[in-house]
Amino acid sequence: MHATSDDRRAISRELVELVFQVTGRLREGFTRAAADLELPPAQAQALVSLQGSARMRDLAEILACDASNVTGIVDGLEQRGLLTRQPDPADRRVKHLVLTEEGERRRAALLAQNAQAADEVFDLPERDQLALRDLLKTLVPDGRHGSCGPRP
Amino acid sequence: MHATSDDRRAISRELVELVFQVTGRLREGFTRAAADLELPPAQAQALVSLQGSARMRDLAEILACDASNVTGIVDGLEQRGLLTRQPDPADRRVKHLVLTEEGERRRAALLAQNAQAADEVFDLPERDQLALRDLLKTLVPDGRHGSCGPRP
DNA sequence: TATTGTTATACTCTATAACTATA
DNA sequence: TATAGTTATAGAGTATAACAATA
Repeated sequence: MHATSDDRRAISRELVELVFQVTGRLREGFTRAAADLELPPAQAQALVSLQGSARMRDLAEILACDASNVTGIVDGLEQRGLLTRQPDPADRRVKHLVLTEEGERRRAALLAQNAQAADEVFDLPERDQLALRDLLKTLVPDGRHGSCGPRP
Repeated sequence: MHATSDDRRAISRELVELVFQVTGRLREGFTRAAADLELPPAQAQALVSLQGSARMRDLAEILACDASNVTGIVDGLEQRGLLTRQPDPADRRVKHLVLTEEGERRRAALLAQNAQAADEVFDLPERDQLALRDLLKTLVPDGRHGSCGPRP
């Protein structure tokens, strides 16, 4: 007995379903963590994406959205006192985004809560975790790692 | 040598990343398929969710959104000639959503293109597909199957 | 001329509340 | 009173185009 291509197609439908279920749980976790900190999802996403000093342009790249959106998102974070816009001494067009202490705290809280949700979702014996990781790795083109965080 | 809980946490971060990469590819496929048919994502999602005759209320349930949104989405599909609102003879409050021939064609095209994207993403030896499915199944609470399609 | 960030504007998606017509 | 669908409205999120300041 061997698998027909119909069988394989049926399995791949099932895999789509399962993978969306898992992502849905992770996304729920992120959205809840953001809501707990009273942050709109887009601001929360920007916050976890920021580290050290990034330019507006960099953030737009990271968030994979148009630069015009970043203005509003950063406005929100600035109004909440979570970051400041700092001028670049060498190029007066650019602004550097620097997290405040409170911004760093909220960022750490978001990451921690997100990590906890992930631990709950991927609560498997280590052998299975590793097997799952290796299988997923074969699906993802190399070098694309780290380009995309949890999108609410 | 045994795994510390730090190791396990590191693996679960990696799993989050991988699973979002995979979902991202699937979602891209869906969005592209919708765009090819000149449908906004929500309308495309509604279209693939419709089969036979569903009431507005049912569609809201399936899409997991408020009933008030469904009006607009269905308006769009009706204006494009992809479905009609049919009265219910027994209860004059309810309307049944019935796909037109063109609606069925577009729906089939969407499903086919979506399926092809899935086949490309999950292009593995069958043994690995089955292993992946079984691992993912252990992560997803039973009975939640089929509740959620590809969300753009 | 090209680039950084901003503003103005518009479209989509989603939610709440008030409304209608039925039941 | 309760339900099915609609309308009005509002708030995120995202996109394009035009703009000012700077390179």
